[in-house]
Amino acid sequence: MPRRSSKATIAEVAQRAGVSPATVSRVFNARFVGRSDVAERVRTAAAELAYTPSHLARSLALGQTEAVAFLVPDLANPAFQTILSAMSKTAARDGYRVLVADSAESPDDEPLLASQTRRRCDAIVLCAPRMAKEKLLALADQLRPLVLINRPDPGFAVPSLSIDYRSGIARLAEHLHQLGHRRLVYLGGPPNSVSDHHRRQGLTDFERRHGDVVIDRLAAGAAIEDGLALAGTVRNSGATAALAFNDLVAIGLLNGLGRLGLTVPDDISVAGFDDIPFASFTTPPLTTASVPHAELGAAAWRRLCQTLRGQPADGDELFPTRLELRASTGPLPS
Amino acid sequence: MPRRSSKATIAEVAQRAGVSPATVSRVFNARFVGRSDVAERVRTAAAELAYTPSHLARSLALGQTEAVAFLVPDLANPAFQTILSAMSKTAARDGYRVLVADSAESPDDEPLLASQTRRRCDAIVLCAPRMAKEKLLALADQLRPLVLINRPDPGFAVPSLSIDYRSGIARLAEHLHQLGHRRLVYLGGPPNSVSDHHRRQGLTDFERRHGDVVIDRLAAGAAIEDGLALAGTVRNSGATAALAFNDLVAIGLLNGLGRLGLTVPDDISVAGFDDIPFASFTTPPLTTASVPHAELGAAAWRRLCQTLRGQPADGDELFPTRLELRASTGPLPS
DNA sequence: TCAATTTATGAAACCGCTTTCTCAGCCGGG
DNA sequence: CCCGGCTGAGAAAGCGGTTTCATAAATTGA
Repeated sequence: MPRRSSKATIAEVAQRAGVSPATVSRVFNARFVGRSDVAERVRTAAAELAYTPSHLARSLALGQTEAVAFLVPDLANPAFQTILSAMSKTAARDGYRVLVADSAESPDDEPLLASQTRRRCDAIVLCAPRMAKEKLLALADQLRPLVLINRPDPGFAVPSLSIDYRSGIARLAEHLHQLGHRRLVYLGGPPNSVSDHHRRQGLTDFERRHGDVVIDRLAAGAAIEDGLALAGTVRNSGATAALAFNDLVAIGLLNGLGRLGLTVPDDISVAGFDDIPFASFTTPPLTTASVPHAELGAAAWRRLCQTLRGQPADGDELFPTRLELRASTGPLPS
Repeated sequence: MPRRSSKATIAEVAQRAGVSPATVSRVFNARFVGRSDVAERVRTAAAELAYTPSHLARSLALGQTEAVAFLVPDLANPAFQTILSAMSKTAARDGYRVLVADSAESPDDEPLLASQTRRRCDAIVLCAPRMAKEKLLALADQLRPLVLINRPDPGFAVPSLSIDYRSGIARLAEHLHQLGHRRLVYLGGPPNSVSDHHRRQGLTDFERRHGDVVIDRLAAGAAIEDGLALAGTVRNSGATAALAFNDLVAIGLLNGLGRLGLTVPDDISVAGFDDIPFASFTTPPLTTASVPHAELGAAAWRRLCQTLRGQPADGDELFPTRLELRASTGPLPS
């Protein structure tokens, strides 16, 4: 009887079955072509020893771990959770697992965190909206295979998946404009956020089309508290409608305004961005630009998978958003 | 010039520095005690070759991967997200990464998914509220080191971390009782859920203390839709207050009741469970039992870490909940 | 000054699996 | 009947590190 405590190795199975380790390996990897009684003997021996191949050793020999990493700035954000969830499920179908890393919104730690995490797996999906471009460029090579989220930039020879924030927010603004709003306020995202920059570009596009509109830009952030904190400022801004960086900020704002005694949308309209699962359950339900996060997660895995298999990877992809008109936006207060 | 494409190995660094691989290994692991110029030569050579030790090879030699797994029934649930987030951050501080696996609420797939995932890392945290006890028992041994969440059961010689759902829901019921409610309805969780069972026990405890109370038990589920779907049933039940399996169900119910024209808490009180981040931002803000998910996540890592280091692991832990009284519960309608 | 230690470094085994290469043994054909 | 071509299975060389053990050099003490 072999030592009970430790796991059985391929050599032990081989010995017990009276064959070589090579044969055991072949049986377990469906590369075995010999007599079927030999295969049966191997399987029996393996079962008796409760043998499980060491994934680690296998990975080393094969040169691949069957795991990929996903680095996000904040795992607490439902948007990233949806991406993660979809990516994890899709990858699991191909036998891959995903390793998560949360940079806790601190761009300075991201390079180290990313490269450390990347070393343990075959590829990485990087969502680093605030990392400086030059740092990202320097990193890109050592991280490859790599897929970037929301960093559409021809400077990197890296497939990227991005949300069309620019036109999405412009369409939200158009919607407000049609409702009669002329004074808007934008609650911006975290400093240096690339995706915030895209939204601001969208707002500028919108302004160019409508000379009669004024948009106030505020610095908020990405969390509920950021929206909550700015409720007073928004009220005093004179704007009749607010566009938030994302749904979290919008939800915070919605609550803050409520606490100030304002009614949405009668006193002021509020729109978010992302369409997180809760957006339809706020009071009033939140008008927002719906982002296909699950599709994004699945697409991220597809890209990685192509690269890992040596297939030519699809190019950059820009995901459109869908306007989700709900009750938090309404006609201009009379 | 060595082949550019592939990564440098320890042997190449050794050759370039004119030392043996053993020395390079020692330098990189701070076990080096020799002349400092030798160490410097090694570091220079490594830098020139952009050498990064293969985590895989290191893991194989060391017998540990510095990764742990986390298996959840549904990654889309904010409660699990918070646990994951906390666990991931805590583990990262010790250089560990976490591997996620989502069983998509299908208990049948869990054993396979768990053991496959477990093989790739050093330990696993299992949250499988619906897996049959005998299956779990059979699994436990091959999964060890293992920490169970919400499966406090002396049958397993496995550390477990659990939420005190039983007394938590009883206290919520007490709260409603004090407000004058005598007819309650409970929107139960998924079938065979252990944590649902605990909640039901808590309700029974409560009933025993108060002969004047009637509690209707409904089968709901764990998601927003489940609460939403039952709004009509709840209204027709004649109950003046509803206790939901969790906040998601409560939020769904809140919305469903609103659509039916009922006002919470004037017409009916609603309480949730978990205190997910959104619970304080619903309308009205949700009364709930606050669960320390982040602490739970951190504690899970601590347990694993102790076991991995061979220290005696702390025993089972039962996390108390904190009553979070908000505006969704109010006095009995007059 | 020389033996006894201590110290810095390298050779080699090992972690557990995959895979190439090699070689018996068996087949049929001439 | 003998030989070349197949075939099934094993030996061994990796994968890229770590670590034990041995050894040559340096240090110490008498």
